[in-house]
Amino acid sequence: MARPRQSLLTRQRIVEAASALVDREGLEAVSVRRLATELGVRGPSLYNHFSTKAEILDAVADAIVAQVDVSAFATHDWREALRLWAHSYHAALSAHPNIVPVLAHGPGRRPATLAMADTVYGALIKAGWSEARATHIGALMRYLITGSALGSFALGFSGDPQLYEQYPHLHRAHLLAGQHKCVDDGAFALGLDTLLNGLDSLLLKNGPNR
Amino acid sequence: MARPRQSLLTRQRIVEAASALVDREGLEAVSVRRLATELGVRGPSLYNHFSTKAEILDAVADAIVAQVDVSAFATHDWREALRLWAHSYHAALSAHPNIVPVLAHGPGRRPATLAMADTVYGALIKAGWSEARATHIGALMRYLITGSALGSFALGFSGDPQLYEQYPHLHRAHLLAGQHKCVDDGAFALGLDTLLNGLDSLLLKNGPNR
DNA sequence: ACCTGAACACCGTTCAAGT
DNA sequence: ACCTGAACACCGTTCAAGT
Repeated sequence: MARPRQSLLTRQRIVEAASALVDREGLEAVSVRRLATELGVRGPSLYNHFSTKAEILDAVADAIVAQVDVSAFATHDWREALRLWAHSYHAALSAHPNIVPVLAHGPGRRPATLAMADTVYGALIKAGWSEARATHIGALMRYLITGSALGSFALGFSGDPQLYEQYPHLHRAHLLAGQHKCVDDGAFALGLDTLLNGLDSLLLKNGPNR
Repeated sequence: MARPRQSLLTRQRIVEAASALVDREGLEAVSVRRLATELGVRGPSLYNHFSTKAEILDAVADAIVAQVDVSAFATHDWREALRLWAHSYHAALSAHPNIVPVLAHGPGRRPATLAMADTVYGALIKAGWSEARATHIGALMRYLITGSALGSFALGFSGDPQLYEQYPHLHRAHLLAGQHKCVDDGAFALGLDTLLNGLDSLLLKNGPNR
């Protein structure tokens, strides 16, 4: 078979297969040949639909960002909208942690990510933040959201108790892995609430035109 | 030459060469063969000193973390110590941004990173935070510090003005790259100060044993 | 003990050849 | 237009052979 009458591949089928593979086995398991095999074709076939492997992974990342709920910006004040959006973003990345390194470097040319950035920035400006502050807040949200999604804090500690013997305060660090969901989500919520409360005071103190 | 009387390589020489290569050309440029060439040997020689490439990169990451200044925990109250430490950590990673993906997943088995975690956690406990809260605060700091170091927020936006034409609020996003240092450092400082202020109120409100 | 060449099982990507 | 095999220039890692 050289060319079937109906194309075997579409961009969408490739993105779905890549997304599933990333979720199932991690970013490192994704090779062009491997992905092609899962789709029933040979490696080079994918280059008829995407020009590089990076472009495929970008599309996977953007599909996940597209699921983030930004509707709160139309219905709530900036503070509550930011909180709801951040939790939705956090949840989307928690469901697909392996893709995070791909989107951690910014929106690039990914349309859904650019649209989300546009909505968030627009809402902050409308709320009275200066351009500089709105940019800072956008950056801060990305730091917190991708920083927390990039890898569990709790799972970053080995479960091997021996490892911590020489560290006086870490003698219970090996237990962190067992509670990682609680630790990581608690830290994220604490950080988000603390930040939003502090920013709110800042805006009130300096007036709506700061 | 099969074996010189004096070993050509040491772990330290390898780590220094790897660190310089990471800084100069990025993580992706580091291959075992490439690194060996820079050291005047062949690829397999490195396996006499490290058992995997990942172990070499771990050593590079730990050498950078070892430069972070934790002395403030001995001389300042928890809030100011955390602030000074976070800025030192941030500065160390800003000087070596390409290595950040290696350390973003936690301390693992890297001794300098574990020692740093031990110091920070111990200081928080001593300040009166509960174990759960101290863990949350440690996680939060990691989220902010690695999240901001992983990639510039400003540089995540392309410098191509055309890209933003269809996004009503991003029409000046192409200018971000030119101010990236100011944008990124400003966002980090704003986030850190806001967090520490908020956490301080929380500790005062709930008493020293919370 | 430590460096070497050869080898293994992979990579991303290109391209002429097929239909 | 789109899939293919063959090829190119790479990977990380192993291992027997050398001194």
